[in-house]
Amino acid sequence: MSTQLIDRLRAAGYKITPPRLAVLQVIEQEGEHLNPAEILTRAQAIYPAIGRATVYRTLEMLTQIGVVRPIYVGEHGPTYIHTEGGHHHMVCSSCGVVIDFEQCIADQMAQDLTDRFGFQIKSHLLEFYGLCAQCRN
Amino acid sequence: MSTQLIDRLRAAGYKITPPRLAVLQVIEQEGEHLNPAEILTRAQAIYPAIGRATVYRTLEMLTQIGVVRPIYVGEHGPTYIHTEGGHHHMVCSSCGVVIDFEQCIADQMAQDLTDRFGFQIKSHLLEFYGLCAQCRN
DNA sequence: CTGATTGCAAAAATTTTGCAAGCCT
DNA sequence: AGGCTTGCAAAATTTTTGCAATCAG
Repeated sequence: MSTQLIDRLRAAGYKITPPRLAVLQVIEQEGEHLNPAEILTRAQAIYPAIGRATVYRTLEMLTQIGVVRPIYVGEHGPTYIHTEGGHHHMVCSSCGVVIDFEQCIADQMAQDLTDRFGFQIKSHLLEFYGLCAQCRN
Repeated sequence: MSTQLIDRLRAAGYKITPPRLAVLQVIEQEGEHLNPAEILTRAQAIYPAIGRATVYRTLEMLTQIGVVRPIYVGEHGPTYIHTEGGHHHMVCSSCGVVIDFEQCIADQMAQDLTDRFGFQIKSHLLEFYGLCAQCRN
């Protein structure tokens, strides 16, 4: 479990508690596209006493300080991703499959945007929408 | 009201009805970051008899055929955007402000991704997360 | 005509809130 | 010790569903 994340919580003035550590651990382990219900289930495997509300409160807090970020890929509710280093994927609008890929040129835009808008960029999400190879026929 | 959108519905085998036209008109007019409740309200101004459920059903249908797309910018529920031509904005993780900008290099990546994955790209969403000029102090 | 579509209201699912008890620092 | 955090259960909100009536083609 990365000390870095814990330090970020502490730096932001939050207390380090077992429920929060459980959520963080879930996010860190398999932080791709998990919805609140899934996060609750997995966090309960680590710390059984954790309740629904705490998961929501923790996710909101983590979103606030930029550790995670909700995205919406067409399923029912939101899912959360670990923001580290940006995220890029393609979503098939026919079958809903999500394909991650590396190599993203978004970072090259960051400096430019900072210069133009004074906006300090921490992470990004780049989603392409279209048809996957399977669904193109 | 663009005939093009209507043609897309027709081509996909959907019937053209007043409730659907009302939603389309709302999307087309101010299709930026509207949530289902807002869309309902505005659609009711055009076609008063429209119900909640129809808005949800229509949005799902429009998502299916790629006219709109749900995104999640940190507010409570999802909001919908018109997919035409891609979308790019910055979201401040402190105050939540959303700043749109033009000039996006994502289109340049599209061909490359198509070549590598056989994925046919129709639109994209590029979101940057960070701190706006106001919140940087 | 005929099946897709709609509005309504009820049901389901998801998220938020109030509060006393408990824990981190 | 003091205040942030928590879990619980209830409340609020959001989304989905069933169905008879209606409408588009």
